[in-house]
Amino acid sequence: MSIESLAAAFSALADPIRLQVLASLGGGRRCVCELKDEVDVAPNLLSYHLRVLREAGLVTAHRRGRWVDYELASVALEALRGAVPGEDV
Amino acid sequence: MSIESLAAAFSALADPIRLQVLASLGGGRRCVCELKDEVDVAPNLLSYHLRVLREAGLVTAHRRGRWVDYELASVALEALRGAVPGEDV
DNA sequence: CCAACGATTCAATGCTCATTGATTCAACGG
DNA sequence: CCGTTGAATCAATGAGCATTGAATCGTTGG
Repeated sequence: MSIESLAAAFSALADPIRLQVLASLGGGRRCVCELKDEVDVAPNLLSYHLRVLREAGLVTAHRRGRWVDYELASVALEALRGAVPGEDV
Repeated sequence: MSIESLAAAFSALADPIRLQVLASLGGGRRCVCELKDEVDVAPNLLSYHLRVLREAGLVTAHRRGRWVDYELASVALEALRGAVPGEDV
């Protein structure tokens, strides 16, 4: 993982709305309408932030009829946790 | 730690130059001039990024004569690692 | 004291990003 | 088929950030 893409991944975490979305998804798969109720933002703005998270690879989307469910991309998030800087071992 | 300050901390990680600085400091305390050699950016730009990291609480500065040494704020970085979103346990 | 050096600050510029309102798309139900 | 609902896209706006060049501050050595 390059330094640039790592910085891009952290910048996906660098927004309160996106952190709230991720925290909500920590409880399991949620459709956009459920997220909208929990996070309380305009639908189009929520779509924008979900798109940012999707393109950063931190969540995945699954259409289910009229609804679209999102869930955490746990592998990517684990990798990101391991990439937080720290003292060399 | 509020959602906003958490987002602010992640935004401090959301830059390639700052990640390089932190990686360099992972090897231990370094003065600005050493960082400048390792990261290869203009002195004033390096100062700017160090200031961002300082204000985010991710590094600390210590003057030593003409030089200023920086080192990682390990406690804050550990906390940040623990704050990366993930599945609820 | 002053010249040099390490580091920081300041002002200005360009660019990216979050937000908003309006529009469009996709899927289902009557 | 058409109206509705959930979701995404588009265009425009404003604010914040990274970068640059120039100036300034603090410390040391001659």
